[in-house]
Amino acid sequence: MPPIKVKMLETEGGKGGAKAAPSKRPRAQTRIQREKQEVILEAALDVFSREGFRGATIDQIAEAAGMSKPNLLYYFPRKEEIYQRLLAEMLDIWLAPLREIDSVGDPVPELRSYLRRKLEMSRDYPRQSRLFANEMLQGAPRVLEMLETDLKALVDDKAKVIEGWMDAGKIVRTDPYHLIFSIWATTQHYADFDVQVRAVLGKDRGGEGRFEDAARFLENLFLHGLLPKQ
Amino acid sequence: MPPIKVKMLETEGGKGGAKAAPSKRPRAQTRIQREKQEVILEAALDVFSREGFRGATIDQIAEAAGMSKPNLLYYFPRKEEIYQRLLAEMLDIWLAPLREIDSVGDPVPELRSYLRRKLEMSRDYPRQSRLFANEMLQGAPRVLEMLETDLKALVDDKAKVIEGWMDAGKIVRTDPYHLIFSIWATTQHYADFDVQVRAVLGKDRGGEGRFEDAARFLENLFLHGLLPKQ
DNA sequence: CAGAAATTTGACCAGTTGGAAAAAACGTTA
DNA sequence: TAACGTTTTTTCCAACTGGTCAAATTTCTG
Repeated sequence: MPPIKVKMLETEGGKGGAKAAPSKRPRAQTRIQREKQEVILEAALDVFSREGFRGATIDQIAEAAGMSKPNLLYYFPRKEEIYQRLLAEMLDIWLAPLREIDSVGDPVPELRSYLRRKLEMSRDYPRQSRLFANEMLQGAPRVLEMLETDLKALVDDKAKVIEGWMDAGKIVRTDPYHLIFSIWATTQHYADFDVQVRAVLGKDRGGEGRFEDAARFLENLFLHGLLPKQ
Repeated sequence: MPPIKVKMLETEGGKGGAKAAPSKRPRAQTRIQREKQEVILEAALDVFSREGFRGATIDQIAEAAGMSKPNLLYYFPRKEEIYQRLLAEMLDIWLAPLREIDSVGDPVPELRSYLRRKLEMSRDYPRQSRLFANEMLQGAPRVLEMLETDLKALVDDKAKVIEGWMDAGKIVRTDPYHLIFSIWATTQHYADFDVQVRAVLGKDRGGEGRFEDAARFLENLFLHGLLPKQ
């Protein structure tokens, strides 16, 4: 599976390399380069996911990363570059659960585990989720193309799988696209609207129980709905 | 129902009035004041809902409103003030559907119409939804307090209503809070992730049909789930 | 139409922003 | 340890930011 591509501005091969080796062969990355880049990306994820691209400043990121602005710019010469690195990384892990949906499987365990994996993502990578949400709110200027091609193709494919389950009478006939949207919406909500969820549930119900409650609820909702059988 | 309060910075009574009448009685608003303020709020909603508070600039808003920056600042002396006006207005209309859920009603029509009203909101006020989403992503710095008091109280109240339906055996026993979250998530998704929905559905399915499809799907999902009865 | 009040404009300002440049400090290895 | 490449810091800049102010213009009211 090729890594998701995000519209890239020219950056000598996109390697984000320090402007070290000026003309010859670009030498392998040093230990410090790898480490610092990691620290920077971590800090940038924090800031970008909260403030969005425009709202975030290099200074904020540099401070969060514990280094000076010019020092940060030594590793990533442009703000855009950091953002796009994060976006691309993110899209890759974010779509993994959808890719795993299997056509040969039975719908019940298959949907159940998709729900659960998406919910785990929201729990374990909430900043990535918010980064993506921020990009969506801005109209997806940097990923629109890939949404219309790669993502659409992937969803079309999985929609077919779901339709297969309907044809086999294993699940009720309904719109597979809106089903996928609903799963995305309900699971990502716990990352993107985390503050609201916490505020409404109150101090006490904020911990690990929250995750299990949500998982159980969503499983029941998607499989059985609210009305009692018969 | 008192209007939602948002943390306000001091602005001579919060009336957002032009700095006209300096000391005496503050004179009624002129026609021009009403009109221009409306234009400004419209433009600001556009920009803030896309870029978030920090990402938006007064210049952008002024240009979208077709006036100069100092002219805009004549009507709203601070950027914060515009943003908070929009937030407060928004929270009020946004929560109206939830307030309307009635304890005496039957769950089926009651939930159905709540779903539909929330979905209509996403269709008719998508920018307001994105404004709110942006505020959430930033950690709700301006509304956290009201989420923890007003909103929590309202949701607690409606959760009780839903629990009443469960006690009466009219709907399956489940977590009312997560049920409410799910309705918020699924309906608001169509406003907040509009670009993605459009991209995945393709050019053809972008129109008015989309809304009806979503409404029908969600109704079925929430009432019956995916598994065939029996 | 005169005068007052309301509105708009242009010039300006201090602080912030993304980024460039060069020099200084550091680390590695022959 | 000298020489070289790497990393960090200092200094700087032009554009942009939110906001002020006084003067010029327009609108309203008697």
